[in-house]
Amino acid sequence: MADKRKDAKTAATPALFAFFTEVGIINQLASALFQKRLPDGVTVAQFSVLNHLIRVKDGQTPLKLASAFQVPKTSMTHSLAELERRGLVEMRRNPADGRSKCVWLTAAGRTFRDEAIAALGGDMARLVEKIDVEAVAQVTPELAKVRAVLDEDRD
Amino acid sequence: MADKRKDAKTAATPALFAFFTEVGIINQLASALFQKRLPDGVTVAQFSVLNHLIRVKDGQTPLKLASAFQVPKTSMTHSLAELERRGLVEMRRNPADGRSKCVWLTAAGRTFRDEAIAALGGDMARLVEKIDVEAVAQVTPELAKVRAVLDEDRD
DNA sequence: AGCAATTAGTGTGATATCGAACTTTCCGAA
DNA sequence: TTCGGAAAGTTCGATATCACACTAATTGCT
Repeated sequence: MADKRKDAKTAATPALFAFFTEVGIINQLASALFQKRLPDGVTVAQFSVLNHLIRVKDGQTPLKLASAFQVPKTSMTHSLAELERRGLVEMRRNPADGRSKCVWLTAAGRTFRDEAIAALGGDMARLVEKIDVEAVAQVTPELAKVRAVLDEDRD
Repeated sequence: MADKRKDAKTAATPALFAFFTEVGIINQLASALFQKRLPDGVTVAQFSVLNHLIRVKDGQTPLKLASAFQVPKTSMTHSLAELERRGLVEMRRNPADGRSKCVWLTAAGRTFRDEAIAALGGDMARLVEKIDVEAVAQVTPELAKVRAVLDEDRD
């Protein structure tokens, strides 16, 4: 175990752990902040799905979405059912596979997402006062890299 | 609205939003990874409490912990009850306030935390292969700054 | 001291999340 | 073609989380 590379690796673990700890706390605090601004009983998870459909693309299958969020398909079923109940997404048959469905955004869904983000405007403005946004913008690509690795790493 | 500073602020919002999005995804993926390694029915939330008690200090009140995690006190009551049931923490009377209690780590609690982290060793080693740990270590202080701002920002 | 207002923690009911089992549909090999 | 296995989605039961209401203890005001 005097291998230099192995030593470097074990030494690196606490750094990774500290990184994930910070990420976890930031997520907790940011989620709580978001949740306060979302209307009625809309969950951050539900909003995230909506946001994902816009950021990436809609027309995806529930399973694809479940996989994207690393969430069991049963959870996604529930979230999508709620979004559909609110008329924010539309579930259509998948023309390519009878077992499957496709999730499409409705106009209301897009509007809802935009308004939700707008509702965060006040918080964002307040945070921009205190956060070094330029530094944050610089670290974001590094976060994206880590995200990509984690995304690739799972089964 | 031609104020230059205001314009800079509104322009900064999407950058912040992108940052929080990445943080959210990383947290989701990392939590799922953690969860798989934790024994039986121990929750990431419960482990986080344990970890916090070690990282910061134990002997804190449940309300203080709830506040630290930005979580309702009822949730903390539940988590602590489970940790106590497993003998990982000890609830003692608060000598300074009869309404209150103090949460103390047990030896088993410290051991459990160390073992849980050790159980992540394999995953960490695998990730270290693919992640630029040095870059991650460099961005961590910036994350800590953001965390501190969010932490300060809430009521 | 005495009482109103506040605070710490808990019990209860509702929703979110998730694992296991089930239904329907698809696919590939004989 | 047909049948066995795999895959997509749902249903069901269990646990986590949280808002609301309650109890007990403290604090502050007079």
